[in-house]
Amino acid sequence: MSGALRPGDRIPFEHELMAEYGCARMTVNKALSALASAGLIARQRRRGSFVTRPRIHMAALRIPDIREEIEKRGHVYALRLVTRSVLGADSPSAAPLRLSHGKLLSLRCVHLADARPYAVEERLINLAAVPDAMDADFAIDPPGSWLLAHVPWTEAEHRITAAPAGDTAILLELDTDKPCLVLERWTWREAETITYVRTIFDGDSFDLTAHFASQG
Amino acid sequence: MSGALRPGDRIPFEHELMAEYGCARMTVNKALSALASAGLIARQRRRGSFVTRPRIHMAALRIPDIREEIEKRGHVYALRLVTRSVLGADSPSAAPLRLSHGKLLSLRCVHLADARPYAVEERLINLAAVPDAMDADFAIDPPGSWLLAHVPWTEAEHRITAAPAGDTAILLELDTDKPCLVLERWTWREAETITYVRTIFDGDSFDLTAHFASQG
DNA sequence: GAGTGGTCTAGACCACAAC
DNA sequence: TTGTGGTCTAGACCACTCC
Repeated sequence: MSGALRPGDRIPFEHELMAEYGCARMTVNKALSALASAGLIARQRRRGSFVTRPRIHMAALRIPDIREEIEKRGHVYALRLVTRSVLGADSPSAAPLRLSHGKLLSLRCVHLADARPYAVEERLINLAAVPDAMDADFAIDPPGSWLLAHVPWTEAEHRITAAPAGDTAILLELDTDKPCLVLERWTWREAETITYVRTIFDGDSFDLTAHFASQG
Repeated sequence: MSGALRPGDRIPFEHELMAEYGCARMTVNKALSALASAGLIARQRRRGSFVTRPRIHMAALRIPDIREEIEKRGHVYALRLVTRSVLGADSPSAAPLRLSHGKLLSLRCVHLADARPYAVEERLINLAAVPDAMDADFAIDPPGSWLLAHVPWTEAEHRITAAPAGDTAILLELDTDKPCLVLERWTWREAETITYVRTIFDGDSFDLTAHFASQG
């Protein structure tokens, strides 16, 4: 959680943790099993236990990584940065991040599949939490992928709505009243807000799926 | 899973299961702890462990029980049954249920909040899996609540899209091109399909939220 | 006071994958 | 062959809650 262990790092073997914390192996095992079932570590016989790469979608709701999704379907992914600006927390367009003070980076970009617009992303990044974002080149890595790789998150919240394309219609090459699926996400690390993102998809060409099983 | 234990039933105490299966208490405890963390049972000191009432929304994605949602906001809930018919599996409108043969019950109803339309529900119920549905009075219990109470489910899948109101516009009292959020759900019990439901909400007055935490 | 779940210990055997 | 995780046993103490 603290970020001291990075994705891919090996955590100590069970017998090492037994010695370190002076407890029985069953106790260590239960703790690690809980971390594994929560998806925080992956365990492999004979090799050890490793910190997993954090993923937003987790078990139930499959929130896609847009680049991954597009490339998996065999299309060429590209990102077009439309605007990039630094705002104060009191700016009206900074409101969704819900910060009382400080500066934030505002991005607006278009995800392209085979050079055709796929989704519009409007993002706010809290620069107090992620100062490195100022120097990041978001033309190479999409902002979402860059953030996932650089900043560990502990909590995320999504909101899904339907709305007309509105002022994103030109970027998506749609009619202004075309129904679109709007996915908003807030991400926190402990108590600190990291980022807010609003992604707008054409309702005809995109859906979200979620799978539940009573067990497992 | 089999339905032999109904919601609210007490399952045997740990020491009884030890005797029944001839294993150590830790083994029983791990099994019951897993069931509890999966939300299938609730455990209480001194009282025992009880089968929980199944809920569709589970931990992450909050899929609302519409009646509950409306009443929680202090509105009067009502249901209007628009159509009710029995179809063959080969009927075009039965296609979403993906059955190869048999009969199914088709329902279309409007959920009302303070007598104003809130959502349109289009539902297909597999009568081979749920014969009792023929005799149910869906004017009292909404179909979703009735099914949850009568049929245990083991798997559910959701699909969320955005679409124009279309032919539900009249029922929802909206323009035909008004963006709506469409929630589709398939529910299974083991390999058998129980029901398919498509719920259409006004995009302006409804959203779905999902919360994730890395831990817990 | 009694009985439940919550949790821990110390030791054991097994399966599997790397060497 | 070796060392890891996976899983089990038998026994123990504690906290909480109902009686």
